Amino acid sequence: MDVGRPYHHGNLRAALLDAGVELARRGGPGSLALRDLARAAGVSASAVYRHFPDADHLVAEVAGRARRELAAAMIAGRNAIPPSTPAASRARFEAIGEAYIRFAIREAPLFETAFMLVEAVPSEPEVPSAWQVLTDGLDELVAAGLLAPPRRDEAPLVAWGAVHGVASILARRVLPLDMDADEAIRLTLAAVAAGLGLAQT
Amino acid sequence: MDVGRPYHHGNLRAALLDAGVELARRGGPGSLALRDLARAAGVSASAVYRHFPDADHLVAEVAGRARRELAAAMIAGRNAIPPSTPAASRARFEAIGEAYIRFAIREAPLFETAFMLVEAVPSEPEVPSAWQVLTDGLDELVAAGLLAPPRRDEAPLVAWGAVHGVASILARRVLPLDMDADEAIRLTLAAVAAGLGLAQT
DNA sequence: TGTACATCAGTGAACGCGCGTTCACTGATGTAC
DNA sequence: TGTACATCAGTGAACGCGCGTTCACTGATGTAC
Repeated sequence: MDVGRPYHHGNLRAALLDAGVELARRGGPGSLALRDLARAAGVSASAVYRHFPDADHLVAEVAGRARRELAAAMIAGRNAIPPSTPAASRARFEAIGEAYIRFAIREAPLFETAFMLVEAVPSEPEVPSAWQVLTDGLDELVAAGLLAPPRRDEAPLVAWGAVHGVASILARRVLPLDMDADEAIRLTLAAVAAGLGLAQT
Repeated sequence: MDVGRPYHHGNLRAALLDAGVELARRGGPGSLALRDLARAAGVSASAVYRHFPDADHLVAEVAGRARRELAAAMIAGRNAIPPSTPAASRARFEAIGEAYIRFAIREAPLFETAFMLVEAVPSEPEVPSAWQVLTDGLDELVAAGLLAPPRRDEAPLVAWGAVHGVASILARRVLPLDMDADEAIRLTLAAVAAGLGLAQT
């Protein structure tokens, strides 16, 4: 029977971050004004300062959430394929890259937010972390005998670079070429495999 | 003997764009406020409207200049190697990618500006164009017999993606790994060559 | 179990600031005769 | 060659706006006794 919101929110910090992610999902980094986040959470602007030292820290935390959402999508893609044979390991690795690119296309503004430049460092730990998912995937390739151990060190740059570049290009729609997402993903993953010198399965 | 600036600037449009590029070179997309550009050009804010319909068009033009500066760097890198043998063609192609990545590192804020999202479309033609330099390079590889013609269509996405991704990662300093630029460039270009299936020279 | 009070998490008005844009204007330039 | 005048490219004050941040405050909660 309570009329209107209670005076105390209860979990304003989490509500602000949730609101921030939803705003970023629609409008990208430019839509993360402190006053708008407060409004979206149904709270006055000054209430934000009970939970964050300033606007920059709030935004940094939202960007961190965007990165974790990306990482979660990568994990979901990979986990759809159970690990078993070397071929499965390779498929799992490719599912990670595919999820990365699909996330960038599907959630372009949120993807931009994930990599926006911001001064403050988020206080929440980056778990799950996209980097961790990538390196786990590479380790699994080594364990499966598909990636030569001497190439393990250079592999993250090559794989992340190729996938991130194509993801950025497709998310921003700057490719002066007609190519659908499926085709772009297929080509990118094949190039990564060749670039890493993955053994055939 | 003229005391102070003359009332009429003479070439304010060009001066505004030059000032914009210099501001972007130091501060990136966030430093392109109309009032700051006008100030840097030594002119009142309202004078801008004699040459651009609004701030967005001015910024779009500056971003276009940033892209042309990137393209010019790519051309300079390529032209340092005269075309002759197939090996030279491959070296010229790799010089394009190397220049792209080095530009991103050396001029990180300007690189961000080149790919910033902006509503307005620049009116000046994009010459030279980074895309044109890339496709010319690929055509040269085909002519030299190093790139199989059936792979020519997919090649731009693969090459640009890999190079752009690594360039972005290094420019934003988000790689959680110690790797110097030379090494990163070497690995990236080798991966592109493998990804495109370039013939050995 | 009830009351007093400290603590905490909000409110809402106000601040100064820089933004893009407009407007009436003015100084300089170029052209007609 | 000189003068009148239209045109052009600036000025500078003013506009409304939304921003982040501060401050004195107030309502709700929890704890001590």
